[in-house]
Amino acid sequence: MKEYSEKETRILNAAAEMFTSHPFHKVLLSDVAGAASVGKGTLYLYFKNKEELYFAVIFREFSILVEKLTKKIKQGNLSPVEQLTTIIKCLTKRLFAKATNVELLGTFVSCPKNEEWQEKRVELWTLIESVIVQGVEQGEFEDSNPRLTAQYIPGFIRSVSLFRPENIDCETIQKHACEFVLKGIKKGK
Amino acid sequence: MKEYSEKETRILNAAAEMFTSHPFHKVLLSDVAGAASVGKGTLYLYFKNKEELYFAVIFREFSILVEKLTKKIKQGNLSPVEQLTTIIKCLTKRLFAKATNVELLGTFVSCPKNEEWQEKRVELWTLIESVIVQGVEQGEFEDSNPRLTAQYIPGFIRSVSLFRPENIDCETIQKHACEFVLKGIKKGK
Amino acid sequence: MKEYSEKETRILNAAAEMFTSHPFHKVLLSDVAGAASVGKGTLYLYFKNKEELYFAVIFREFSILVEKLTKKIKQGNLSPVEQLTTIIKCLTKRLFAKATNVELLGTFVSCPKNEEWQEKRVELWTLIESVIVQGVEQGEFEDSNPRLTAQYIPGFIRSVSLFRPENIDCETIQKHACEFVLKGIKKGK
Amino acid sequence: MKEYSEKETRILNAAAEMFTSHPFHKVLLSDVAGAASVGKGTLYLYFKNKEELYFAVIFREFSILVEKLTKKIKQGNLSPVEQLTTIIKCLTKRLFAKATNVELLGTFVSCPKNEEWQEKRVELWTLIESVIVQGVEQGEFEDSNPRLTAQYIPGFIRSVSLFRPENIDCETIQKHACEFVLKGIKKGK
DNA sequence: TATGAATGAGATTTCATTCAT
DNA sequence: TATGAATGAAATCTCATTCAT
Repeated sequence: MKEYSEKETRILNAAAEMFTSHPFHKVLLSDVAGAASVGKGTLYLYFKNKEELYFAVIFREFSILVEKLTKKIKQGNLSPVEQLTTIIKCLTKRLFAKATNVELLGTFVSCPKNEEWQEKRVELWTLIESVIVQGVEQGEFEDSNPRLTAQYIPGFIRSVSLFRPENIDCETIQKHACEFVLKGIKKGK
Repeated sequence: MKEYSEKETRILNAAAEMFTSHPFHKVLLSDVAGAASVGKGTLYLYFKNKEELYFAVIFREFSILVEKLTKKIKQGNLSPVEQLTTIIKCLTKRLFAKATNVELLGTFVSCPKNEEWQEKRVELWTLIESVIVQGVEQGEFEDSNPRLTAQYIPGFIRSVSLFRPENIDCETIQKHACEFVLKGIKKGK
Repeated sequence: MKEYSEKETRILNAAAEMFTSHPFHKVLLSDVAGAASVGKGTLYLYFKNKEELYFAVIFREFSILVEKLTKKIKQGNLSPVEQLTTIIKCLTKRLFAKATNVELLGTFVSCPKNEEWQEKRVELWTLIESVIVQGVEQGEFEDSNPRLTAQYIPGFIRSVSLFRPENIDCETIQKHACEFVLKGIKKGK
Repeated sequence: MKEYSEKETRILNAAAEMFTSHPFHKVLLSDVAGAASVGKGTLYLYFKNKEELYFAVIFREFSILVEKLTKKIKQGNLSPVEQLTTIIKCLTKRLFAKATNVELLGTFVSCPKNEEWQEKRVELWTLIESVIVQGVEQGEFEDSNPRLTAQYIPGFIRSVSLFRPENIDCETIQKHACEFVLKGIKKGK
């Protein structure tokens, strides 16, 4: 897990706040600097440019999520169904809480950080895939392409969190999403 | 269906081309004007500013898709399973083809056009939902919350199209997605 | 006296309205056209460009004033004191009424119309000068440079009309200005 | 007296140069920036926009004039006649030298700076008025409305400087203007 | 003659980035 | 390291003018 200095953390927090509530081009670095209580020039000591800062934000958010999930899955002694349930609930909770997290998973700019982030995304997919594969091996799941399914999951949770029906609560989504996925891959008799 | 003049169409085509291959702030209106073979000022005759043009592009792309789907579903005499299959295949094909269509379904900026677009999104969800509900009524599907499922579908297709595994082809995704969804909501014995 | 067609008059009226209440660069030709109920292109049938229209406005306003004054002076059988009083009162009344007539007599752009207008200005000065000279010849006035005095008069009336003390009325200014000027040039014993 | 930083002064000097020789809409901020040897963006660090810069220029020019005059009048131990003579000569000299200073004292745009400038204008009028009142009190002048007279003076000097007869020199105007004003308000026997 | 959609040069302005301190 | 004034390239947008109808 990447370590961040205190100042770097302040900047990333401020930037996360802005980038998750405004599109890239509406976020001003002077505002980020102000919110982080650092000088505008200081941003450039820690991040090469606006784009790198943007990806650093997403990367950190994503890393925290992936790390937490990985820990839960690897450490617990859970069945594939339980593991998948954990993942879906955890993702839903997170994205539901940060639904304004608009750009997250959104834009596509070529930039070194972007690749770093792509790796994290792959890490998440691979985690989910491994759970499905394990379930298949244990005869609980059947799936002709677990990697695709692994990609579906964060994708639809993001979507439903972002544009959620009015008055729906997180638990309802969690429950429904688990049922849907588990039914979608459970081994037929 | 909104009508567009010939010039408006040229502008929207050019803008779609640019916005789907570059992030918002990298798209220059002068380039759009050039690509549409109109003067820069002409853009402002048809669209109040860059943001409105951006949303007009997304809105039109989305409208075309929704209209096409609606027509297919409403006109054909298809079973719920066939209808859902049609929707998933169609969405997948479209998003797979425009995978660079980054912002599509993505960004969230308050702007009048945005609300117009939100309505289109709702239109799509409602269409899918109605197919599921019909399937439930006919005893083919079971789903405790068809609206959520309806939202999952474009969400995960977008995601898997955007960040698709290397060397995968559209048909594979179409087939797998259909199986996954149909299994996820098919009526148990 | 220059003749204006009906349409030209409509345009000049509309332009006068705008130019006398806004600075040159804030006046949009589209607004002028709209106010005159003609197409934007029509303006260009009557006036070469914005600057010419601007000067045509000033020129017409000024011409009307000068012509009226000249008629009064030339036709009446007035003493020099009465003539000067008439001129001052007339100028004051006019400028007092159009005090927002900001640019009038103000800006300085080289343009053929400008020279035409300069001639009108000279016409006014010459008229006033001739009255003073006449007064000098009749032993009522003394003035080492009647032309300068002739220029002072519209200048200070413009200024006091434009930035007039609050609550002052036109008659007070008229009376005071007449006294001031007449005393300033009356023949000492 | 308002203080200006070195850079602000450079900008104001450059802007004064441009605005006094060209009408507002012909002055390019890029030229101003170039002439001041600063970046275009730097202008916006010191002045909110073109209009504010414009008024800042006029305001400074005017302030300098008013301050100089005030100092001369207040410090010198001069009779009212001498004071008035000083004012008229000084104003004439100044406006004669900057006769291209077209807009000076001219335009009328609502803008915060404009009010600031109006105050300066009032300051000048009040100064002149006080000299006249003093002369009246000392039995040298008589004037039924010294404030009006005070407003006449800069007004007619501006006008005669702006549109001066050919080949006239400053001294001639100064001398004539003094005679005219002094005679216009001198106490009759 | 009359129009107003179209134009595009060029205006104002922004803001990521630099750099002297 | 930290700063933020300064920068200026480049963005958006305006509007006088043209011209096909």
